[in-house]
Amino acid sequence: MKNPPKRPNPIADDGDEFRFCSTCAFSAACLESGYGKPELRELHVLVEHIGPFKEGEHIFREGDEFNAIAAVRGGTVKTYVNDAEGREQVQGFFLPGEVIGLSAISQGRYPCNAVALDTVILCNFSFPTIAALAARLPGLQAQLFRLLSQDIGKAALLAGNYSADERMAAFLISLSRRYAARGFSPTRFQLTMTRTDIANYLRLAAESVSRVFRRFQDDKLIRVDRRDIELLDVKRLEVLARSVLRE
Amino acid sequence: MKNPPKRPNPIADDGDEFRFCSTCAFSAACLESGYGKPELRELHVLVEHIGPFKEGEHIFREGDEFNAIAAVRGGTVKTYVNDAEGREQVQGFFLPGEVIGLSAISQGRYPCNAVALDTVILCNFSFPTIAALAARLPGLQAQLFRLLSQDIGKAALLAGNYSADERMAAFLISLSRRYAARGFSPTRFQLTMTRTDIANYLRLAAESVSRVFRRFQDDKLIRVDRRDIELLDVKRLEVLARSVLRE
DNA sequence: CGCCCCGCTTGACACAGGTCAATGCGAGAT
DNA sequence: ATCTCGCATTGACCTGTGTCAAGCGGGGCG
Repeated sequence: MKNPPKRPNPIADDGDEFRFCSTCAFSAACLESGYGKPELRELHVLVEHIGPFKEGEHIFREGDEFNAIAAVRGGTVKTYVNDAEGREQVQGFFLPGEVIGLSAISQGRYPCNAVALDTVILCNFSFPTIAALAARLPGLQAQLFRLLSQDIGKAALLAGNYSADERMAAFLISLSRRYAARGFSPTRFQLTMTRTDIANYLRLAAESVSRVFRRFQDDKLIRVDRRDIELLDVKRLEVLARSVLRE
Repeated sequence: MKNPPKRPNPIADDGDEFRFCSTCAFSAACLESGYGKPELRELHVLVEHIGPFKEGEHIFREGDEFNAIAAVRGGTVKTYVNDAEGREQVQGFFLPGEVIGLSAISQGRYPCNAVALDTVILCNFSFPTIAALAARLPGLQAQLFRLLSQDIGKAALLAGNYSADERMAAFLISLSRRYAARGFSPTRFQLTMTRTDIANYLRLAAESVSRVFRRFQDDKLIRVDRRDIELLDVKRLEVLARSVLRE
């Protein structure tokens, strides 16, 4: 089984003036409230590309001071906390175009750790300035509310007491759709996280993740080899994921 | 076992001018950003007391148009959705002083149902006007962000794969603290929800809720008779809840 | 007053998934 | 090439909790 060809990120787009990163979800807000308006130039010059972070390198840690929202430009970020027994609870995986650090808005400090799963590049937006700007741009304020709300919705994926199969199917369908939204293949991609990461995210044992993968493969739902995965029967996966994704 | 004496809500405070409801969490924001400023009068006149809703009466339903944030002034509200199999998934219980409907901010429609568990009175805040006002009052905007963020945190309680005991302990400690914050006894209160409601919230079977109550009572952690509950050993309950509440 | 219904409790049993242990295997280091 | 380490797989077993079924009791209504 060969890896799918690596393709350049079709949305990220570096060299344009103002160092404006069109990957970022915020760009949508900017465009909505009128791309090109003079005020928006202020936002553009705030954008700062940081990284690359190497695999395993931390982007921020729990308790760090929060001063910027970041959009993932390339790579995958995992956020997690350690519970009282020291076990890692993965809160989410963030693909290119997705925004991390929103949940820190209220406290002023990050409530979780963020670590790079591969080579990661970010766009940073200074938060104080964004907040001030949001006061003047209703579209941006609405977009901030929307992003925060989405975070709440995502947490619900983990809330229900679903079976291992349902959780895994929902996880795969979610990845598929998010990759598709960024122009990648929705049926074949690399899992950038370990089995243990997936297990910690889905609240399963790593062994269970392995077993579900095997069962799904025996049932011709997927084909998986190490980190390379292909969704063979998206329809049936969606049926399995239906109750988790609430459709 | 007698019911604890009913005391008047020590925070709710009706008859003052502008129909301003000091129970509401928003009042905190108003006060922060300067109670008495001329702009705030606009907020005050927006407040509308609605209800009472009778036990079992719906406040809003999934898909209803969202136009107002509501703070609970009296009674308890349960929010829930029905999953693909038609089972009720309780998302939260809202006590006096807490805010419902925030998660609807982004979509313009409520993503869940809200029902009164006893006699409920609400304070309504027209959302469009609040949002417009938030643009001018940084304190209010920050408070909105804060409340939204809190919602994310609360969802995390349900996320981890905790044991029935841990979930129940965390639930009781949470209720205790929230009642305490509003001036009620933290060790003795009425459960306004059924065992089934608790089960649907904690993602357990109703029978398990019953069994955990019994075990906790045998261990002298609580004393419970129908809806009347007394926390006998808060310390040990907190130890049990520790990993869930992440302290 | 007595009926019924619904919420609650209790017991017996089954099974999904966790835990423990052993092994496989690929990638990077030497 | 070989060693080694960490991730992954597989099997055997066990336990927590769901499910099913039966029974209890209080409150509302006729």
